[in-house]
Amino acid sequence: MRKPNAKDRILETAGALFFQRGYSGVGINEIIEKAGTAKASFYQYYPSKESLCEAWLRALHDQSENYRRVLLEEPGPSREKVARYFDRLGKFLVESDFRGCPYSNTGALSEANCPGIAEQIREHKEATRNFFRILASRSIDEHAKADETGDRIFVLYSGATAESQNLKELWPVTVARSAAVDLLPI
Amino acid sequence: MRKPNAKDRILETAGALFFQRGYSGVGINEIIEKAGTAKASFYQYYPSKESLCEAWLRALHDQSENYRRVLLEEPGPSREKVARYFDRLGKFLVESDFRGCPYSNTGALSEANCPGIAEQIREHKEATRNFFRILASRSIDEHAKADETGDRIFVLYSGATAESQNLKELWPVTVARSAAVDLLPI
DNA sequence: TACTTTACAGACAATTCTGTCTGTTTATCT
DNA sequence: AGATAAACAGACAGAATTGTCTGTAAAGTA
Repeated sequence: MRKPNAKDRILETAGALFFQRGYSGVGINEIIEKAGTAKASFYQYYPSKESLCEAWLRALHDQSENYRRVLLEEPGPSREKVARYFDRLGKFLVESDFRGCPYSNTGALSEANCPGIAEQIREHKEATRNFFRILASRSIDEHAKADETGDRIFVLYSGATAESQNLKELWPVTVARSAAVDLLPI
Repeated sequence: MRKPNAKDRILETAGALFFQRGYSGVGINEIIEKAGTAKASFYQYYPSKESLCEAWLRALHDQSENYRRVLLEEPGPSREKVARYFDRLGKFLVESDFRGCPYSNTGALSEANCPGIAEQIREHKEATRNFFRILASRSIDEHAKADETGDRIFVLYSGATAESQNLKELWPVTVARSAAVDLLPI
């Protein structure tokens, strides 16, 4: 039974709540109550709720970047890696009851016009886009064509996430997966 | 200088505000103030804020359904119609400063678990999906293949909307447009 | 032992939110 | 003119929000 310090406990608790009910749907009082900390401790580590949101998105970004890096370093054709990335998305959405993309969900809020949060969203999205471009460039020689293909897969990935959330069904992911794989040569 | 009744004025004002800043970012007090009505008038026509949201989404849905119906009835190949539909999306996003899809934005909120709102979202998304399936079926003979293609275009459309919003850039729409057109035979 | 850091407990202020309520004014119709 | 419906004005309740503030307890460290 480990008991991390207050700062980490707050981040983990808030992360779970933000993801489940959205940034604007969770209050600080609930976060500190579930994290078992005092409000003074909260404001010692996070000067505002927005800064906590930034820290949450940054942590998520680090995790996903790590997975993409590992996937890129593994051997195997790009087609298979793209397929695996979509499979992972499907698993994630099912397990999280189709809560969708935390970045898109946060960006849909008017509070997200805070520059720090907006920058986190942009950074993550551009990183994901770049990931697909790299995978495409390994299968496609022509530079412009590879970039275009990577962008197409990126849009498919985003649409799959969004519509799975809206419809609470998995089929958008499987459809997007097939479409993405078809974009890459054998 | 027309002056519609209070009910319509509320719906129009709320619609513009909801779209601009999101359902949770706008309060009733602001709506009635900008609409120039009294709070009592508001609650005479809309028993709750949620019911107003439903009415807003329903009105949006009727408008978009109407456009799709007209587009389907016009002559011309499916490829061109799909291309026009994406062009219209791009124009809409640019003019609205990349506020994205009102349905997806509302669905990202925890308040959207209200059954009425959730049903509106589902209905609209299924209608859009069906629209692309119809267009695909006119270009593709095989039934299953046409449905699959329509679904792929639907996912592309959704991803274009979402990422244009996240990145505040138009390229996801143009990329998705090309990808969608390529899915249909000449 | 004395000091410092970390965290807890919780009152409080200042807003903001939805929704209810009382009462007044204006317009329309007979 | 008189009756009826629609809309206005705005106070109020009750709850929830973020953020500040005071004080206390427990732990490690010199």
